[in-house]
Amino acid sequence: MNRQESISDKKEHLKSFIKTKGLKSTRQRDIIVTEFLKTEGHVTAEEFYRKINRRHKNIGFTTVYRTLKLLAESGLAAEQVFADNLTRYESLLGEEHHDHLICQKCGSITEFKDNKLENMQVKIADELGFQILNHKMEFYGYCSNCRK
Amino acid sequence: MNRQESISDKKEHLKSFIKTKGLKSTRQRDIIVTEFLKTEGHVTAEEFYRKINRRHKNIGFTTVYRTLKLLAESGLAAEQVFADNLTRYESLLGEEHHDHLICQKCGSITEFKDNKLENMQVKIADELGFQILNHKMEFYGYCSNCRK
DNA sequence: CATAATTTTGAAAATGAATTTCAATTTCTT
DNA sequence: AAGAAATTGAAATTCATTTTCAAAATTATG
Repeated sequence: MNRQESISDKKEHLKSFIKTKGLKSTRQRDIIVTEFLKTEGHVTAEEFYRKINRRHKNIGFTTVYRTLKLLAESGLAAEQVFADNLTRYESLLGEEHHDHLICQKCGSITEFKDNKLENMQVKIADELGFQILNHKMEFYGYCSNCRK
Repeated sequence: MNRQESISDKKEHLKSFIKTKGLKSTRQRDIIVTEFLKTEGHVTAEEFYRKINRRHKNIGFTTVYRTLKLLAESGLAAEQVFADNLTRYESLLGEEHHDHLICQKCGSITEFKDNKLENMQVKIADELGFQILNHKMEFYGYCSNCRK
């Protein structure tokens, strides 16, 4: 399955989500969703609106904002808040859960995943009688470029 | 060293911090700091202001807010933001770093610490060339009471 | 001790991201 | 094609947080 197919899969996913919820599919939503699924990294609603707005002057911030929320609800995007307290959205193009390394110098956000670590987390929580539904793990510091 | 001594130690710590910074010590700050160091758990500025305000009608929200910031700056309190996006303060009465379990039913916040986990985190970051200055780990789910 | 210099206080205003409102428009259904 | 229902987007609102500013308190200095 190549990346292109994956994107159309996701669009199908959203279409059925929209239908189930009794929502309507619109020109704006199509554009925003298509753009978003092609976007790498983590964007704020504001940032993403500016990107959309370059080519589509008639799509407003509110619609971008609402569509990102919709994507998050449908499971196609992850909504995340890091130390700067801004809400960011990340496309979940078939990606699994992962955690983040946030560089405090250049602001870059890198992803990582470690199964041993994840297993350990579940085990620890279990010992404490806590049932984990989801978790958040972020490392703040200097990335390999900036620590030099 | 009993708890009472520990508190006065902390107050000394803050006094010298205040002096170094060229700040002044005031009646309000004294009251707020004393109350805070006796407080268990994680409070928002608003919550803590309401608590202070019960006995001290003449201490304003802004002063409580600013004093909590001061405590955080001086290292006597930890400033934390969980999933509800409110800023909370936690007294660091000689406590080491720890992470949090947040119950999504009752809202309770429990602390835990696991050295193996911490070591593993450093190791993983190291392998990625990332230098960790601090990290954040939160588990969201159901606490032992609420999972029943 | 007094007075000058500086900081603090606290009510009110400002900020800013997130969210909601509402009239006009678009989409879907029949 | 027309009615019902959802969407759009500019503007307004919300709400926690932060700043402002004049009056008061504290500390340093003569």
